[in-house]
Amino acid sequence: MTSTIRVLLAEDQSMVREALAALLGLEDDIEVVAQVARGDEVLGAVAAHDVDVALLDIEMPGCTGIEAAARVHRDFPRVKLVVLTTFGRPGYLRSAMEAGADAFLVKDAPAAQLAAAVRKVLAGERVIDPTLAAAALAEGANPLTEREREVLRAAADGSTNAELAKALHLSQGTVRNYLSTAIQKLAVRNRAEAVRAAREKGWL
Amino acid sequence: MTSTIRVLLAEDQSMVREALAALLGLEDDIEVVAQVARGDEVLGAVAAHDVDVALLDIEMPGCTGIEAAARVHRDFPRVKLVVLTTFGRPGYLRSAMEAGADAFLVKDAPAAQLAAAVRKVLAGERVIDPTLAAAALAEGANPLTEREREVLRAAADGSTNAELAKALHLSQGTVRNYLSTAIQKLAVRNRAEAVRAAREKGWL
DNA sequence: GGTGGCGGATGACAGATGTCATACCCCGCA
DNA sequence: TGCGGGGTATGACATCTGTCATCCGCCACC
Repeated sequence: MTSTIRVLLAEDQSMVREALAALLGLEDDIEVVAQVARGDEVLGAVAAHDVDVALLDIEMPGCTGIEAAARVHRDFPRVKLVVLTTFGRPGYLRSAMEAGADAFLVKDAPAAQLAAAVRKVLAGERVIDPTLAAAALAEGANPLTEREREVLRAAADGSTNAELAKALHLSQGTVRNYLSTAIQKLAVRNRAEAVRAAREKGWL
Repeated sequence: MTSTIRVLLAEDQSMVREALAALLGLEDDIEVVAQVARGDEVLGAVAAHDVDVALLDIEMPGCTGIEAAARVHRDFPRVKLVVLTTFGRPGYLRSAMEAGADAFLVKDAPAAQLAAAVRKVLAGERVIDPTLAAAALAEGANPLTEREREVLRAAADGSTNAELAKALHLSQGTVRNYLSTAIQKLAVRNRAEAVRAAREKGWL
């Protein structure tokens, strides 16, 4: 290699972020040149630090790592994108790929895969857990419409129909209709199970 | 110091666990002598490795870090216990302290606090985030009875009253009574909010 | 120019959920 | 000995939820 790989690390939990930085710091050919704790700080940091690879956690304040990936992909198409997540949800994998990610890693994979993935994406390879890829393909696309997702998201904290109607500027009946169709599409029996099911698939 | 501090690391996500190990490995006076990924492997590892400090994540398969802490405290009272968690829930802090923990850290604290906490507990100090401690004291004790908690836990996935009754060997009416009292104690308006509220406080 | 999907709405109905009063048993504590 | 709290149960009642049929407007696609 001619020079070190310049990595940006985006992860909201400082302890985990700095620990990952320590881990990557052990590699001779990798240098963590920037760290951010929020999704909406990713683009600026990429612009400021001549980054080769951006390592993005999905669950972050500001915006998700997937949204951040999409923005980086749009503005800096040469930057390679590694998406890292706690939850191996097939829907996440799908959205990450659509956002232009080059690698998708779950945090309970062995640590060695992290540096390996960084090197592979830089070499033009894609890195995806085959099991997860199979699951993402098997499960098919998200059947929920945008409105159904909105209502489900809003219902996730236990709000009543009246509150949902007010918050979303809909009639109570319409709220119930959306929830009802979502419940049917997800093949569950009530809104709580629907929220759970949609979350698990990464469809929320 | 006469010798290095021998640390056990318990955390289920390999990547995070090994990253934390790398982080601690940078300290001259600290040595990670064992790593486990499950709560129920903690006690055995402590027995096998002459551990000075056990660093325990709360959310783990097998058993929680808090339960593991209680067991270690019972069988190896000289081992210092640092509880590490993603969620700064006051109820968690309370239970961790009751289980005999010497330190309570949240993962979004700066990484430097980790090694610092390890050294402090070994020196006999206790390490607790003052904000969290205040919150834990302000909130008071868990008002839910054991049965109410059981029912709430079981209701968390969206099960219906009939299913809860069957699963817990109760009548449907009793299930509804427990949920009703829980809802009142938590000052919320339905089971979903009750689950959410109890979770947030660390009471579930 | 018709068809179908999505967003939005209404009304009716059945079933689930939340509340309340009441009752019984058991246990610990005064 | 009595009282209170927890665990369990029942029945009645009001409200909330989920389903279904039906309707309207808009837009895309054949």
